[in-house]
Amino acid sequence: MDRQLPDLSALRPAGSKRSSKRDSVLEVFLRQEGHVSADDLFDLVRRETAGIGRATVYRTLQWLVGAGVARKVDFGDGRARFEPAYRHPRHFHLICTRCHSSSEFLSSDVESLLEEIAAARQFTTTQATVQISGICEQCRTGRPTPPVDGATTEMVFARDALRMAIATERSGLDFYTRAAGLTKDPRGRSIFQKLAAEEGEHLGTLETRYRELLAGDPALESRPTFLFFKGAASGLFAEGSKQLRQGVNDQEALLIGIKCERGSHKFFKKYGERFEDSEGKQVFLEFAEEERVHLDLLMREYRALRQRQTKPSPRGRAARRPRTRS
Amino acid sequence: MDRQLPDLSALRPAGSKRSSKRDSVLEVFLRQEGHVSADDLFDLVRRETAGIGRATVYRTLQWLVGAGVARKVDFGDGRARFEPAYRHPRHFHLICTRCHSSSEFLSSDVESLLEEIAAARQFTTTQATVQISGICEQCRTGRPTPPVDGATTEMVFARDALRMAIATERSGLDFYTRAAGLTKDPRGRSIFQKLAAEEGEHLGTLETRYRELLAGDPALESRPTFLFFKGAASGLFAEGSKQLRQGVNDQEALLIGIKCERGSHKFFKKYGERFEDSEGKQVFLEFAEEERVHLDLLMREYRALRQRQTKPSPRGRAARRPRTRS
DNA sequence: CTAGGTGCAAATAATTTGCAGAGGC
DNA sequence: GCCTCTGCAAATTATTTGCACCTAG
Repeated sequence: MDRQLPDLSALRPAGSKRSSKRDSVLEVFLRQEGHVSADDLFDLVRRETAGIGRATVYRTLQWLVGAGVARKVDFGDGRARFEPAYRHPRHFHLICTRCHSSSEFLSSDVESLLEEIAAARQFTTTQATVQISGICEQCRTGRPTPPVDGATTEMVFARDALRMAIATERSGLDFYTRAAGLTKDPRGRSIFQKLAAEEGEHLGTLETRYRELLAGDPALESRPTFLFFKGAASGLFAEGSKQLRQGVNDQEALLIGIKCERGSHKFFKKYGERFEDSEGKQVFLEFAEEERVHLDLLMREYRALRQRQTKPSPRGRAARRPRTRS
Repeated sequence: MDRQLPDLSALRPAGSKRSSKRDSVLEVFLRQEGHVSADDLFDLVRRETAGIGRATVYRTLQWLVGAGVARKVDFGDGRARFEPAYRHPRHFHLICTRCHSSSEFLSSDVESLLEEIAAARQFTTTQATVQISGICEQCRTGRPTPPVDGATTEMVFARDALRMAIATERSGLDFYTRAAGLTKDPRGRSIFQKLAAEEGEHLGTLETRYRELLAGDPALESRPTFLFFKGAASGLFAEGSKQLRQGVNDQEALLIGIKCERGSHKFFKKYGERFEDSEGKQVFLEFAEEERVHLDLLMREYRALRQRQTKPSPRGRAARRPRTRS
């Protein structure tokens, strides 16, 4: 609950003055957890600061949206809702048409697909909206669901980022193990075995971190999924999976590994970068970095291998200096 | 352009009367291709039928939405748009914020993911909205894009349904061919070879149909993709792909085939069923049916195999009548 | 002192509603 | 003739604007 407020002076548009009214609107707004309509916020502000006009609230919200502090969401009921953007990843909504509550989710797969679709249509995306309307569990069963505050959202996001990293790692471990089992060539097999060992080690690290995160809040694990993922976890190795044959030699094994690690690194880097500063973002970027280290190792190994291959068979210019590329 | 109108008498809510005014609103509405706002429609109707009130248009649209003839879409600019639902598959939108045009797309993958997400949250979906906002190609490059009318949409949908079926078939052919190459057991291999041959044959049929469709309109092939798919085409065989090993015998091969064909059948049947009557829907349902035929064949073969396996080793009750299950 | 911020009230803009009259069954 | 539909105008709702006044820099 003790979230740091963003640096407001930096966010303030050029040539604007500070104002106690605006500050109090902002203060009340940032205290809100869910979505507020402009009018809701007006009432809330009025309750503690008398003499504030409705127009000020509207104007402040416009300013906040422009500054990226607030996000405007449209649930289609004719009134705009606003939510604090700070430390909230950009997300999608499930909207209950009966109780008008809304819960949030994220799906890296949906995001990737939408990106691809926009690219295919030569469309420059500025924003993607995904909303699922229907009846929520609470309304259907009558069972109440505990509300989530901002700090919880943050932790759930971190939890899911870790889960995604772990699933990817596991998928990698699985892939390399399978690859090692299938590969007849001893050098190719040994490459895959080494990769599997590395993935296994990193998997352990991630799992420890996951347990540590859960230790902070025992209820965390049972909270509903916020970030859905499939493609990243399993899809990143699907391409490599298709290239597996018995006759994979060390060079091919390295190339397969390079392709997988590069895909994984790129994906997590790009994905992590979309978020505001948060634990979850950290998880993604660190994971991406880890994959980059693997990738570098593989690349070095691949280059060394090519070198070794070229030397014993000096077919062309045998005088070429070793260790120099192109 | 010669689209059949839906049976309006059937759609009319109980206890409602026919009315020339309403009919003329409806008639003008159904003639529209893109999205109209209530006010746009009001103007359009006024132009040819004098003395129609704005309220009537609003009321008629409400009624049409309730009857499923129209769909209401919210582009977030404060005014609702309406589009004819008839012979238009439920779709998603790309909205250009500069020229306020909108184009449509569909993604079986996004749809599946959203379904899964809703299910994970125990949420009963009534509607899913996906909107990508940004700048369209036309606005960025100045190059005009030819508009698409309803008949074209219908054909593009059919085209993409066929493409999806073809891609799936190709993916199946690829998978079974790979499986046959990898399988050492001669009986297992022969199963996969037979499956590959069947997929190849069906692929030919689909491709012929695709060519026939294109023959009707040479420009059809170059139109932008409407239906995006990945998972169905490649994902359906991913599971089976993982189970491939050298030592797959005939029984296991059959089981893998059964799993793949069943997944494919189910997916296409369910997906086809979501659409209004159209050529595209036909393609999906026929494809599903074809997969079901394959599935049945495999199942019969599997049962026969089990039978054969049980007979030569009469471990328990050897007196059991053959050809009787359970 | 002055540019911007503010409250209030009035303006807008999309849509709905009340009501008296018209029209289908 | 009854019951629903219709047009018009007035009402409602969410949001913006005009304007005289206020306040921070």
